[in-house]
Amino acid sequence: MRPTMRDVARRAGVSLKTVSRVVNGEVGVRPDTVEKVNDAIAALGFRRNDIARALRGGKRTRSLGLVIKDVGNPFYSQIARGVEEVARAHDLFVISGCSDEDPARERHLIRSLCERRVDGLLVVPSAADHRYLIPELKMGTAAVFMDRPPEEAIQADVVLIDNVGGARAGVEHLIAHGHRRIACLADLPGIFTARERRRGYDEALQAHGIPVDESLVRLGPHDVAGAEAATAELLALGDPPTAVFTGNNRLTIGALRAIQAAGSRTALVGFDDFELADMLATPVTVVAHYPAEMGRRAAQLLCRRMDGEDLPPQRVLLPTRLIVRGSGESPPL
Amino acid sequence: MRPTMRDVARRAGVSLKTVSRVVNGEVGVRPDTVEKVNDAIAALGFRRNDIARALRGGKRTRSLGLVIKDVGNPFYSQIARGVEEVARAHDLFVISGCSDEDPARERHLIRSLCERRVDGLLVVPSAADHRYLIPELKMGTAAVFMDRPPEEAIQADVVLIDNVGGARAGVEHLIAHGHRRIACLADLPGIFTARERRRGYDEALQAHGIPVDESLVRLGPHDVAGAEAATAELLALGDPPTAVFTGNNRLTIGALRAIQAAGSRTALVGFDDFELADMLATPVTVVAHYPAEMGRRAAQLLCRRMDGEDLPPQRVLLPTRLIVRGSGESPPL
DNA sequence: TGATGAGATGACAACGTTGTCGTCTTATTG
DNA sequence: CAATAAGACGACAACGTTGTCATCTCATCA
Repeated sequence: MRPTMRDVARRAGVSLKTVSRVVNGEVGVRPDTVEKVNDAIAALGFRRNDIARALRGGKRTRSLGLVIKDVGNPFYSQIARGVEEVARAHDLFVISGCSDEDPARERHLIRSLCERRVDGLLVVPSAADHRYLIPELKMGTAAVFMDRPPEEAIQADVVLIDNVGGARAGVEHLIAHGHRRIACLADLPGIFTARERRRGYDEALQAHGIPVDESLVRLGPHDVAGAEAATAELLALGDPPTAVFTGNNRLTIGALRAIQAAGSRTALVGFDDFELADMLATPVTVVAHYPAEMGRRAAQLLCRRMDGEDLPPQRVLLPTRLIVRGSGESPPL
Repeated sequence: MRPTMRDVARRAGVSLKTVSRVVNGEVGVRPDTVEKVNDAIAALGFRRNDIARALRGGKRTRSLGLVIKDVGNPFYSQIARGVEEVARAHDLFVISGCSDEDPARERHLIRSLCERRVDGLLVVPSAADHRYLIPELKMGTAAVFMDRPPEEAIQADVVLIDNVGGARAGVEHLIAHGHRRIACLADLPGIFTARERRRGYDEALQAHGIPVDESLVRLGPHDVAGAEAATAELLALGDPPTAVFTGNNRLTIGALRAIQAAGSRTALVGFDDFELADMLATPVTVVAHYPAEMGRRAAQLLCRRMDGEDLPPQRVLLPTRLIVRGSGESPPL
């Protein structure tokens, strides 16, 4: 098996503790002793066991747990990337798991991560109820939530996108270009971000004295095909909308398909930027946000908590940016 | 701090070992004792410490290390996804790190992961020289490489995409549509996959008796802008190519931009599928492959190694698939 | 009734490291 | 030259768990 400090000590003819001192670069070891020990380390291929180290030492495992829906999804992998950057700067490892939107799995993951004694937890919550986390938080595991807030009862930091403000800005952009009949494709109303973006849509209309016409609002389409069908339906209305606001990039793509298929010039602004949005037949105007930044901010907050800082629970709202590319600027017919 | 089994034992009025038995669901504990212990566990919010468990127990940490270039990049995040699936099935955690193509960082990561005593290592190598890994492998850390093979000297499993075969199939598709002057945009020749795909291009031409015209081959463009410039240059030749084969999706997008800008009808087949390839003004014919599958296969191999299976080093080649969408089927002018 | 054995439980060591403290050697000082 | 201090190093315990083995309590049976 792997050699231990004891093996190194034996080979170097010194005590276990002296090996420990050399390995950790502590002062107070004679240079020739250091050399003897280093030779033995090299000869045996010794690697310090961080497991034992974490157990004995101050009980920091220098790791943090990341629970997201799916690393394979660009949104979450960008978050992971942001987290990784901060973790690296703090010399922490990231242990990640995918919940696949399954509350039971999320709970299992968090529990397992706590058993591993991660120093902190970063969670994009999918479960509705997070009270099971309260004991863990009480026990001192720091936690920060991302993208969606947890249960009311949970006292923890949250980093969110400014969904309402971003959606509002996107719809106001359409209004500024003369649109009054603006459709809205929102995702399932059970989804926090879908609700918030829909709220931004309502606010924009109200702010400009345009009544919300519920026949132009479609809650529910959840994938490209659903959005395509819903948009086709809208375009086939007797008095069709002149513009569409879509609540996420899947819906944007579906709407785009329907608009292209209908040969229509309906304007479109979508929430979420996506790769190649500028390369499409009609470049798409979007409300962009920065998931990597969300990961970074959340990880930074977590690190402050882990360092024992004791501020009240923070709620960070990350700004969005409207990227004008063409699809959102065509005037109403 | 967090309660230990000792604390639970004290509260339940039993011995430490009995708590251990209950926590691990061992047989031979009276039901009423089990209940007492479980009550104490619930009251104290006890969580077994997996760090201590790993140290004492058979020295399995039930974790594996994943070293990739960048989780934020869809190719790698798909790999990570595949790995995660297999890890989950084996009740393992994934500890991942990004090398950012920096050999020093890669080495540091691998070293740190070994110090954490991960049970196995999955690596997309960026360093040229991996001999530093030999001691770790000798010490029994299983390792599987992905996407690019390691140093000759390393005896380890590798899972690769069939780069040569895929590129060859893509170029043969163009030949089958009547093209003879086919340009090739390859990435930097220092990159393994770029070399291999270029080789597939050569093989396809040779197999059909078409001499390789080096003036149509561009090694070096590494990003969208570079590919766009290189393609523009090719299209401006006195005798321009009638088709282009691109070695990865960044190059495909760059070439596409140049072709669109020039208003040309040059045919295009690209290696790597990408989201929305079917939504572009000209849907792009691609040689697709499946990074998640690569992650899965590699992780499966690793698990077999970790279970002590002792086969000779494996070399798995994953098939590609040509997806016909339009850009690769226009005839030569 | 005493031997037998099964079942339940506990004492103790060990995993590999680091913190504490003690010991020994050597240089410094009055 | 003796006293002292500083420097180098080692012995030992502890971190929280599990494996090994010993002990104790009963019910069973000859």
